[in-house]
Amino acid sequence: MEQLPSLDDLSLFVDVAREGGLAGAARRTGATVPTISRKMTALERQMGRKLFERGPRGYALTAEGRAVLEQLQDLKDVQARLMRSLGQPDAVRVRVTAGAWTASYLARRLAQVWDKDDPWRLEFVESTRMLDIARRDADIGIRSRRPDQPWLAGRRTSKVEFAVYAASDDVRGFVALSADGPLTPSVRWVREQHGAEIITTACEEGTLVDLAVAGVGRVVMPTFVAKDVQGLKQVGPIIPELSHDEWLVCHHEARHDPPIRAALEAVASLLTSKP
Amino acid sequence: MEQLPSLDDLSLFVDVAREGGLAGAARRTGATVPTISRKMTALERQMGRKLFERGPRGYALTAEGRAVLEQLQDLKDVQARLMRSLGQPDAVRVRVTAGAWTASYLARRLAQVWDKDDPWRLEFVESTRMLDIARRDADIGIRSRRPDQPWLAGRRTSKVEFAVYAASDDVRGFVALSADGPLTPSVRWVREQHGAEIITTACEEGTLVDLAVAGVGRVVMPTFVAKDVQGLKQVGPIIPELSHDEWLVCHHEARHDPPIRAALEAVASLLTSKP
DNA sequence: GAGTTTGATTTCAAAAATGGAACAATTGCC
DNA sequence: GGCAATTGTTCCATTTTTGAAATCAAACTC
Repeated sequence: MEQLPSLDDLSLFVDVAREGGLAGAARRTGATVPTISRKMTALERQMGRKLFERGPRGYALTAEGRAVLEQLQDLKDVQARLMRSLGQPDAVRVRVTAGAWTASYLARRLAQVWDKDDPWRLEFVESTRMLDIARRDADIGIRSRRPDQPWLAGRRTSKVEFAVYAASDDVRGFVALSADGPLTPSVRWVREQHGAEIITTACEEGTLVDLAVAGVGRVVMPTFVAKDVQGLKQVGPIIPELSHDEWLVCHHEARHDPPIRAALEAVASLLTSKP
Repeated sequence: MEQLPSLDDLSLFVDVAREGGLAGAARRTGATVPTISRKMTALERQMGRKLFERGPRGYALTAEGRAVLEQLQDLKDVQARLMRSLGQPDAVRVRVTAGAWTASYLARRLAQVWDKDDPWRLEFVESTRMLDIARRDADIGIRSRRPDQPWLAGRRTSKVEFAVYAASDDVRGFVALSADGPLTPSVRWVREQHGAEIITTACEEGTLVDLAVAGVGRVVMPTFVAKDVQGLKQVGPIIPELSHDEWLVCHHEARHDPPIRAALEAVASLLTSKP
């Protein structure tokens, strides 16, 4: 047997074996008896094995046929499972890549725009790993610049502004992201302006916030995120160098993909309504 | 989707998705690009879902397509496994139903006629459970009478004779099968002739032999089995009432099934050469 | 910016698969 | 023993599927 017989023919073989004949298999599958007859003889020819004993009361498996049937058990299992699952497929997963700050903001508010019965589901993917929307590694991206690639569609959502926050006015020193990670503008700004005052570093934004709340140091973070954090107060002005627009980006063609479109609208509504 | 799409089409869908386009899938599967193109549009129509985004560089999955692809992962696994396993299928298992005595005898001598590279393998199935060769529950049966059903083919192998054995001449009493099991002629004979002398009972013939070797009692068993047992000597004459012919039986059509035929010959050669 | 490459669709004739009807073989039933 | 019922196969006309060639479209290349 140089190559695998058609999966459909193998599946049909199982039906014939289980029904004990062509007539039963025909009733079950909807194909006609002559068709199945020809398919089974062709299958035997292709596999070079006699699979059935033809008797006047139907088909009986040969010893070889029984051995083959055993191998095909899973095939029918998979088929049955697909039958059920393809009917109502899992909610489509729309992958969104966003910085940790924005991801956190989205995650907190997602319930406002998403219901568990919606036909899509957000899936946050690391934006540190360089992900390419053009290559469809992610469906939706949140970036700080208008995309210049022509095949990406972008829309502005709102302005992002950074300020310094701390548990109280008298906290000195800063907590900052470690320099191993991606050097975003805000990371660079802290190191340039207050490099000497950095008390401790962390590798995740969430940890940074926890440290700041605990009074370990001041933290530079976006205003729209800080609003959600209990126990932090703004202790400095908006940092003009770090202010930028925020762009919602997706592949040009993906915009016409209904689930992606729905997710895009939901994310956009959250981000543009940012105070 | 009222009914499951063809497994072959689903498999093809996975190929297209993995290759990222029709051209790649065509190279992989051997079908031509137009064919695959038509099949994929038909699949989308049947499933009522847009699975791909057609771009000038090939096909890209939609979010829905990705969800479907995930569901189909196993399908390809099964297909790959079948590819390997159907090539060299397991050795065919020929099911033989025999009484415990004969099964034991066959098992001991099987190596004389069977090699692990043979394309068939004997599988002993309980003969206590009523198995019907006509219904193909077993392929080969060993019986004590010529079969009277016309669709069973039988051949005589040799005469089976019973006698009383014991560890030594001075062992008194008998060990016998318990009366719960099937009442074979030899079981009935012991209970009728020596019912009062039964020391202990067992439910398996093997245990019975062990008991007899240990000197617990005498045992009624076939001469051809007793020859294999170290430590037992014949302590009585052949019991004429229990002598009978032994018949090798199989379904008439199964005789033409090469592996069954081979097994049949092997078993027959063992049984007819019985001393 | 014209030409080449890559990838998909459409067209059309040939090949293959299909289903109905006729036929054959056997079982089961009076 | 004959008749109806069940099960498969063969034959043939029809439908469907297929592949080669032509066409189209976008994207690289020089």
